[in-house]
Amino acid sequence: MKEGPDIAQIAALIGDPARANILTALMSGKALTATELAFEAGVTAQTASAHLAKLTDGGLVAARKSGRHKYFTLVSDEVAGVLEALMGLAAGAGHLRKRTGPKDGAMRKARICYNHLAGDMGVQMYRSMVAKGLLEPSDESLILTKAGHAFVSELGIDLDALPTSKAPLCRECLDWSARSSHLAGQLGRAILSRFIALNWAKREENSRVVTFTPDGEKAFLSLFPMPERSIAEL
Amino acid sequence: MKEGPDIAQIAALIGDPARANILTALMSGKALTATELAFEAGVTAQTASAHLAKLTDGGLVAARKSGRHKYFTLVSDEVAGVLEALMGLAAGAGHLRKRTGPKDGAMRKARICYNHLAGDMGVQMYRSMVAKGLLEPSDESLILTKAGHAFVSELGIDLDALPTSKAPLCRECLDWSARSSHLAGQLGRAILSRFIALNWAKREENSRVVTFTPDGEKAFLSLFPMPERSIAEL
DNA sequence: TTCATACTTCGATCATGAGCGAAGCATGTG
DNA sequence: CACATGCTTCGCTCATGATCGAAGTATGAA
Repeated sequence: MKEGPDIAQIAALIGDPARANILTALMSGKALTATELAFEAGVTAQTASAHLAKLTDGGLVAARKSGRHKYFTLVSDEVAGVLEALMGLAAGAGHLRKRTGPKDGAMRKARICYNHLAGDMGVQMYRSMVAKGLLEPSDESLILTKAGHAFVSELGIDLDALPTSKAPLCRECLDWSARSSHLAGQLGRAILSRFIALNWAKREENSRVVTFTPDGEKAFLSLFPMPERSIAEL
Repeated sequence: MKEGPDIAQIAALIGDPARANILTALMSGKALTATELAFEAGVTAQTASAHLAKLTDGGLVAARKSGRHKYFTLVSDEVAGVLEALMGLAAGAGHLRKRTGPKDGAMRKARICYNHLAGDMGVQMYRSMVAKGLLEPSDESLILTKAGHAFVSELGIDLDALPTSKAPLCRECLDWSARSSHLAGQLGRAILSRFIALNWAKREENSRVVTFTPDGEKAFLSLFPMPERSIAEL
């Protein structure tokens, strides 16, 4: 009855407070140095170094040297997805209240999940795109439809300019505050970048909160309207 | 920069091998006794007792006394969802190969995720229902449409007979082998039960594998055809 | 070149928690 | 009632791993 992958090892990596803080800091999507992460974790540089080695060996974190600096990032948005799922469970288990969300309403509304938009607005965007036939499920992954191609081109995203990477273009990511999927993958990243380039939204300095301007939010709601409710609500 | 829920505590609970084995065993959806779980975990009854107390206190597992027996289940399918996500990451990080799945093809194809169908067939069912307008996203959750109501009634599921529970009727659950959503919630459970009642599928004795009969699989594929690919595949 | 900074490695400490033997409590059966 | 079984609690052991001081290596700047 020992079926499937071994989850204890991965969970144990996340289960140390210092390492959890490191991973949470990397959810911002920024590449952070070992010294910065030591500060985030609240431990010395030597302790952080050991932790980072474990996270790297464990396949959760990637490292890149740049002169004397070493930058760390999460390996993939799948890691971010797992952290999101754990956050949802931790938030729920901690309070045992129904539909418990984060204390910070801004985090719930719109925040960075690694490199794409999460929160209620992230979920709304995903659902709107599915409802409008811009995204479509297939047997392998989410597919950007022809209409979707036109849509993102009109938004100002050049799909041919995206890096050739093994990361999928579109991907679901389960949102912990909204308990439903938001859009991850290269397209999710590109869209958030576009919002920021258009000055519709900006990132907060030391937070994962994404703040939309009133005009930006209006434009967002116009582009990604809430899908209509069906008549058969229970 | 200590935003969001504390994930270390939850992850540490999962990060012990004995407790991970317990949780994995409970993914079968069966209610198992403390003695059975001790066996699954490979520890003595006293050790299992301590572990189960931690899982119960931590909000991951629920206990119910029945005479001298005590039965344990996962608290919710959200817990199952987190375990699924961790399994996906563990499978990937363990091998660092692209699109790594489980070793057992049967688990990948169709298996129990707590109480509903998971694997490729679970994902196909979900997507088919969305594509056919039986399930529809709303701002709160997945909604079963009017057409969906008719569909499940015709399948033989009496929605009025489902337990009045705070668990949602429909819910997404991210599938670790297919890396996309399958249907959880009360409806997901009811549908799998219906498949089994119709003898389309059966559960394996000491495994989470769900085996469809040839006729059952044919009927399944007829009811839940694979959504068509859009022309704009990349 | 010297000095400062970023990061890693080593060695030692010690808090933590998993584990089990022993014992006790609760329930069921004959 | 006696005995068996399921489960919990207590006390102790000891392996593990996080932590930091010390020291070393690598890189950058003056």
